[in-house]
Amino acid sequence: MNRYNFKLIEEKWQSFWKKNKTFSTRVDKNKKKFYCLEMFPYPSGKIHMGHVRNYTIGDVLSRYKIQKGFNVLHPMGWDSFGMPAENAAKLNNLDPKIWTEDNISIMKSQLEKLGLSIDWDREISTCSPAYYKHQQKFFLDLYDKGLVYRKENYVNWDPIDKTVLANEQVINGKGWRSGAPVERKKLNQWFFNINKFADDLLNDLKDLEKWPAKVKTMQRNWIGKSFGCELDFEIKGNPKVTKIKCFTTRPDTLFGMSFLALSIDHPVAEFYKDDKDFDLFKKNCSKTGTTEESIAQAEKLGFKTNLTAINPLDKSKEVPVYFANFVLMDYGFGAVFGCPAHDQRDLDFALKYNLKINTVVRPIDEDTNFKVDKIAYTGPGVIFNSKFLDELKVPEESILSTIQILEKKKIGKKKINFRLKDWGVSRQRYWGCPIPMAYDNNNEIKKVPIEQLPIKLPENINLNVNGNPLDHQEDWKKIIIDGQECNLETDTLDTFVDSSWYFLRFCSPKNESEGFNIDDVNYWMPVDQYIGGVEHAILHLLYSRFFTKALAYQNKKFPVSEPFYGLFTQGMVCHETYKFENEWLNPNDVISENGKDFYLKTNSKKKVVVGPSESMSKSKKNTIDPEIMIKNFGADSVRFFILSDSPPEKDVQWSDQGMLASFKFTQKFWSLNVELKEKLKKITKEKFPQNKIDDDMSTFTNQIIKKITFNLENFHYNVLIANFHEIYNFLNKIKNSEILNTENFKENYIKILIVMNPVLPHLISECLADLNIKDTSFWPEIDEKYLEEKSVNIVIQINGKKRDLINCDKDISEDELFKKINKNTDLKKYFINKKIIKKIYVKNKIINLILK
RNA sequence: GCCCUCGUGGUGAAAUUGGUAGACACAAAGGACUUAAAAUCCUUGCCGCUUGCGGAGUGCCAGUUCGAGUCUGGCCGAGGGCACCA
Repeated sequence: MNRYNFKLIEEKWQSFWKKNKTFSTRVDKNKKKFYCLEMFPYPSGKIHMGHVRNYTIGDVLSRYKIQKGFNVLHPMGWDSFGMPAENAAKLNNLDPKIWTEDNISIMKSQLEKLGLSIDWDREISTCSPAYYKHQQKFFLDLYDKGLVYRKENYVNWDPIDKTVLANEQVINGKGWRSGAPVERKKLNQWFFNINKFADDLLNDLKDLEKWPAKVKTMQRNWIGKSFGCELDFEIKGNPKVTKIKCFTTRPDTLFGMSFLALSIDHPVAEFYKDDKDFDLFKKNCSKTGTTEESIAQAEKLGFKTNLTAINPLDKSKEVPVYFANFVLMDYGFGAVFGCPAHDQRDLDFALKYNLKINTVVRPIDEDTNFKVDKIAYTGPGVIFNSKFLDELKVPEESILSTIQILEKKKIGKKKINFRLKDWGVSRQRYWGCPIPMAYDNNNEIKKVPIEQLPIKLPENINLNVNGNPLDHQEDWKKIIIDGQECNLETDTLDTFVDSSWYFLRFCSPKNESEGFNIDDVNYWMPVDQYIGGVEHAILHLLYSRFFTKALAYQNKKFPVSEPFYGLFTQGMVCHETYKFENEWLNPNDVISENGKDFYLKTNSKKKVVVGPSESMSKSKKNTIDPEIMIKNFGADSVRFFILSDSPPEKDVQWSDQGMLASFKFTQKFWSLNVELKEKLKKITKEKFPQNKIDDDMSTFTNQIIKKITFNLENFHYNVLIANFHEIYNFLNKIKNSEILNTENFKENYIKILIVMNPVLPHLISECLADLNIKDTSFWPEIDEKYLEEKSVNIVIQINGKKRDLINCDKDISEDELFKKINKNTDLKKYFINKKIIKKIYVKNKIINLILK
């Protein structure tokens, strides 16, 4: 039998697509566009199974849309700035650029072997000056619009490496490389004013109908809009401090106030900087744990000041002012009033420092004796013990009414606060996009003029220095602006900036004068389907949404407000983990006969500990190399397997048996095709009269096309694979019947091959070429006539239980069906001594008889 | 602590709107073909009574309905997100 030589055939089609530029796209206003984008990879070295899954999902969709007649944009590029390159370069004493470019060429060839329908003419790389030149222009554009500013902010500072660490590089309060305790240090940093768009970013979520609800919820929580008011407290005890401003969502509990708490970073702390006790207190605060969880559960700590605050609604009441470890400086005003009865944190604090607990809200079914002691009451009810606020309903009346009273008295005003923080984009790193800013002799900020862009990174420099390598580049730092000598900014941009507009660049990847051409963007944007991991649910997706809005801000020609119309988040690829004597082992190094017990490959008597299946990662060594799989089984089989076992939005288990089964499928489908092809050669031109089996073929074909279309449209790719098995099983069953001699069979067979093409493009292209079909870019129409079934199986239920299945003509009447039931001998026993009291008949589906 | 999602055979999973639960596959067992093996094909969800048939059955408990994997309420379990956000 003719064995399927995947290597030969896959290479043949890949070079055919490359030579013919099959997937090159151009703006064509006569065609409907479809922009399919997968999150572009970081060029870390080699592709992993996660990439294979991500890009296979996108490729199936792209090919399907091409066949449906869309003008499809399906580009690929490289998110090529970032720390791994810098770290690898330091370690091996080479240039990050070379390391990155080598990786890109390896990964590109790997992706090409997967047979992806990518327009490689649009390939971009964020580390190339041709790309980041435009990013620098956008930075200046945003600066001109007032969306970029510079301010002092705390950073995680590693005192040994003398460098700033990202939050995720701080492990248990220590630097991930040096192990030194991380310090908080104030640095001048560049910020994007993302808060300016907080409301838009929140409100526009409701238009993103094709986004997973989960991602939208996560973004909503992250933005964290809350409604309340700001109010001023008069302060006694220090003539220099007369007022402290607080934000609250519960002004209605003001009569329950028993203290005022400030963040240790609050400006008032200035007056205590020489106080040794306060210093000790600050140190205690920073000591209480480092993980976020332990911070949240940490004991409440306070430092009592000599200040008192006056309750603005009852000036006869004075309360103590504390510094407290649970008050955050970067939310609200870094100061809160404490109402222990109706806030658990305040209650914990009050119990520790023996402060009053004034209950001012009672549940509706409690009387005025209601009193809070150990658990704060935060539910609905009515206000009491609050003079003129008494009897207001909580929360629907009380909050707004109180705000109105405060506004009238000019003590406070309505205020909306966001949890979202402005985006700090400064990184004290070499391998990133230089910020096009400079400082003159007076340290005044100077923009680098557009004509002087790009500011290119210096090459071949020494990276093994303390701090930011760019700081040491004295020659590079010097720049003349307007005839004045200035020093360049040495911070580079967060790499999330690079990925915040790459989808726009793909529309005009070669344009030298602009980041993108407005006509191109108007045609291609928004991305119709964006596909990637859920780990980017917040940062990357929120930043991209912000950046798009920021570019559109004050720019009437740029009408895009949301970059991604549809979003799909795929699950991870998992594999069991193996350990021997506390060392992780790669699946290649273990062996098993029954799939349960595993042994060392080098010593089959040493048993290996099998751990739970987890996301593939280098650190746990539970990875499967896609390149080896493609080499052993072919790209089509790998594509087929990666889609087969689980719905794409869920995690999938890698399974060697599954991979093998997919390989067998492509092999046996090919063999079947060879058999069928021989028979199809014998077809005479004239059409045979339609017979029963001929009709079966038409019915099957149209039904399966309908299912496949539905499953493609809805990302039910695992069910799609099941449909492929159904196709094989059906064709294999009828392959020896006489219908193979009909033209009708051939027409249907071609339709079936065509709808399998998006998943198995090499195999199917070859099968179709054998039948002289060269152009695969069409999608068969469904002939509804074959979907109408002439007979149906009707379920017979008695008292709600299925008792039989009766085959009837379609649209049989209830009376006729009932006659059939009466004739049925199997059902007779159920009717003995029983009366039918009710019949429910759902046409062509089911009849339920209620007997008594 | 708050928010979200999900619980279906030995396993991964199907089941557009409430209407045949377990499609399709993996594994295991049995069988066919074969001198034998490989490959291929067929049968098997569970519990009863040796065919056939009956019973229970989609995490647990209730409810709505002629009818619930699907809808409602409560509970249990798993996973994810946020985490002192005033």
